Amino acid sequence: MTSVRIPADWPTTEEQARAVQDGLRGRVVLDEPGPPPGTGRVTGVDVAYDDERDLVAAAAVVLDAGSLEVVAEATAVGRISFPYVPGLLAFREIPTVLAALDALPCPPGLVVCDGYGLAHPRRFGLASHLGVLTGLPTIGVAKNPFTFTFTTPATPRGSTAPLLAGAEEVGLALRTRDAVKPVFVSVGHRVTLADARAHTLALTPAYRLPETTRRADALCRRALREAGEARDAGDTGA
DNA sequence: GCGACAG
DNA sequence: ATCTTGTCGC
Repeated sequence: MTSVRIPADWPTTEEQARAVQDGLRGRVVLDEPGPPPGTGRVTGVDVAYDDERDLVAAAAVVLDAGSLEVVAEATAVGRISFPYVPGLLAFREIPTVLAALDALPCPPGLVVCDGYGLAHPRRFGLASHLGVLTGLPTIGVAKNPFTFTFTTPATPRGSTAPLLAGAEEVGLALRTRDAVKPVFVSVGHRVTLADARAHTLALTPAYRLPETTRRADALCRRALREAGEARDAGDTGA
């Protein structure tokens, strides 16, 4: 339903990967309003790893943006194809994420990623990369500030503080719960930062993290566990 | 050179 | 990401 081939020039080395980011960065669209928060569908994607078995599992969970009810979900399992390198997370996660999105029975709508978009050493993080490859509107919601700096937002839910790369504002530290550690929101593709903030708040009625990432996280972990068990049981899949 | 570093 | 028990509190 979101069939996108992995580009033929998918990198093998860190140097190639950085070159790919520099080459695609210009394709990010930052001046579109994106889908109205609270309407349509919102999809969470996440990935889990089993280094021992060289397994990676991705999940995509589609929610109704208004009710936050699960509309559809899909998973994909593969082999780990790229190491974790700060700044190059997309190359580790995107292949399997694309497979999971492709397995969905319906369009994803806005995609919420675990990690960053614009807030990235070369301004082209996972959320931006996934957006450019699929054409879908994307945002990134990360759990920690990575290399960026911020001042503590006020206590109430909804409070923000700029997320800074030096003097450049690359995203927001956003409180999604009163007095609870903030999350870090950045634009991915075809969504404004103000809307990324609104979407994140609409997705956090009860917990610090968006329902999309909570659902996707639980699902990819389960898919990983089941894939590992199947392998241990001698399941060749044939 | 050293340390830090989304997941 | 992942390894991991109990524990304090709403």
